[in-house]
Amino acid sequence: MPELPEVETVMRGLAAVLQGHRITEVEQRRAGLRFPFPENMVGRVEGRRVLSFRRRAKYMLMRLEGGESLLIHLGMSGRMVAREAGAPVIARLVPQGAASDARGHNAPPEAHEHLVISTDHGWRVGFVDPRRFGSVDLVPTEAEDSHRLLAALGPEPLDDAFTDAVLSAALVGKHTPIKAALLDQGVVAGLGNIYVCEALYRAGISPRRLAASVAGTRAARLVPEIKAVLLESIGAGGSSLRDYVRADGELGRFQDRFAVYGREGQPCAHCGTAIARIVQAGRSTFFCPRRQR
DNA sequence: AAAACAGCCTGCGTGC
DNA sequence: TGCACGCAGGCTGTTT
Repeated sequence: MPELPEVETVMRGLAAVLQGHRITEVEQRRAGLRFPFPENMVGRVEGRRVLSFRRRAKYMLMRLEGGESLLIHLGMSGRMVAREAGAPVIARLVPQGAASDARGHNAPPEAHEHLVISTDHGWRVGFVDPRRFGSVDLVPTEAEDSHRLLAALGPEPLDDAFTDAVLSAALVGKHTPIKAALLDQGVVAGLGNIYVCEALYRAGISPRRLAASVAGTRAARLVPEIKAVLLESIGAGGSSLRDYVRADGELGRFQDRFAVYGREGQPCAHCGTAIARIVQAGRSTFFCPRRQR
């Protein structure tokens, strides 16, 4: 799920469950995901109270007592599964051998649950990530933005500081399609394949157009549409926040409102032209060839 | 220097 | 039913 609106939704759900509570136990079920987990993560997190949360691009930062923040990225397939102790365990078969970790715990109720945090108010939050493209690290809270994964990120699209002038400046001289430029987290941070497609559709800009040619008047059309689609999606995810604590991890309803993403061959809502699918930089792009120029 | 690409992983849907 | 294949919402090196 994880583009900016999904990460924002997950983070709000995590805050609702964890903020103000103490982490009593961390179960680490493998050595790492995309990168190795930080050294002595269990010892550095256990016993700490959760102070606050912050999102930067598609990263979540969980501020802990003691001056460190847990930095979490959901990758392509990451989910957070929260449940109260005593809540019914979802029956699910897991391979033998995945059944226990070094500290003698029982089989995970979820496959691919690599990390489980338990709290002093009886909740358990699991990081489930089948493809293991996610990442977890610890960073000093006062230096969060200096972390190597955050240092090169561009502006937050929902900040007032993200203006058409700022976007234009980032696009000037870029000889790559606008689709690829918007996926570049150094240009603007937090957009992924879906919201880039949706924002370009709303702004009537062809995904094939050279990024440099979007600087100026087209950027002035694009920036409000980026903000609008993200806010609408956060709103749709937020409306199902309570679902977040369900073990099925279901989130959000915005997928019902995609105008182009995943709609190849279906009519454009505005002109009836069939939505096209092309591949750019190895990723699917969906757009209306008539409306987007 | 910027832009394109391979690679990391598993799961799901499709077509044979 | 089984199998091969293509595809998936991301990002980081490495190569061009």
